[in-house]
Amino acid sequence: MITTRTELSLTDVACCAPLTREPLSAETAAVLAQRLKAIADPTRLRLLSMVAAHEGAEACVCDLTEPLGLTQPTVSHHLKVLVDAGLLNRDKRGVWAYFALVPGALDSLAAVLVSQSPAVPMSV
Amino acid sequence: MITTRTELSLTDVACCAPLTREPLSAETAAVLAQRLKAIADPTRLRLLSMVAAHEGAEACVCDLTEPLGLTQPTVSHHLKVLVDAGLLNRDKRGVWAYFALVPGALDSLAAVLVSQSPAVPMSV
DNA sequence: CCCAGACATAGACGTTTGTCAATGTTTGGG
DNA sequence: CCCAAACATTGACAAACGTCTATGTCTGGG
Repeated sequence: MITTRTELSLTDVACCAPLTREPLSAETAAVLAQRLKAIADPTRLRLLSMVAAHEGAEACVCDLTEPLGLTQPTVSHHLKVLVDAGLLNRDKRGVWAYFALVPGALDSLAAVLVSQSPAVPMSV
Repeated sequence: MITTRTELSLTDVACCAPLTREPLSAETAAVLAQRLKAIADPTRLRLLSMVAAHEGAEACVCDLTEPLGLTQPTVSHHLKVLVDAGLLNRDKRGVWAYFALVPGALDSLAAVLVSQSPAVPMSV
């Protein structure tokens, strides 16, 4: 029950294989699809934007449950998906768990989709 | 030339609501998630790249079935998803159906994910 | 006029996914 | 030392999804 990260890192995919340049291998496509699946959900998109827009650019579960109208376990589940996908960082301080965007993660995901590869990629 | 699209156009979402700026509404998140779901599949990612990389930047179903190792109905199904999402154009010429990328569609999808809204998007 | 080929559609089936209720785990305070 | 609060985990269930087989639809050629 390892919710492991993928073998291929995101930068491996992002910096070398623009989607429209050449046919994707089955493996590369699988890695990319797994990343995109993490984003391709209304609740998780809202979570990402709520965390980013929250004061201090971080938020705990209790901040997110009520505005979404979902139960705490459901919110925790989605947050775990986003953390496993490398999009959110989890920082436990005391009883609270604070989540924040991983800098550049969304940008490098987006970089795979654009036609021309970015001149200076995000060297985080 | 309108293929059944979602109510909110992509540009509506892309140009005005960067993901990290403010919390997404449930409606906006649903529209965005639907678009991303179309991409968040290994087969469809490979289809997009194969179409883009094919000579003439277009391909028919018969070009795509064998390299994917999937049946023709399955490939047709995925292509329909991509057309409905506004990512592929379908052009039937004679017995063949040729698919090509909708110019700028992937780019505007990617634009929603990046932190800063694109001032002048393309001209590097 | 009919046949073959390219593609779409319909139906079926196993797998994955999003959600919840119930329960476990950890932390700080009295 | 134990309780309450915040969060994670488990198990269950309906809905959505990806794939297949079978069949329908359209086009060009003989």
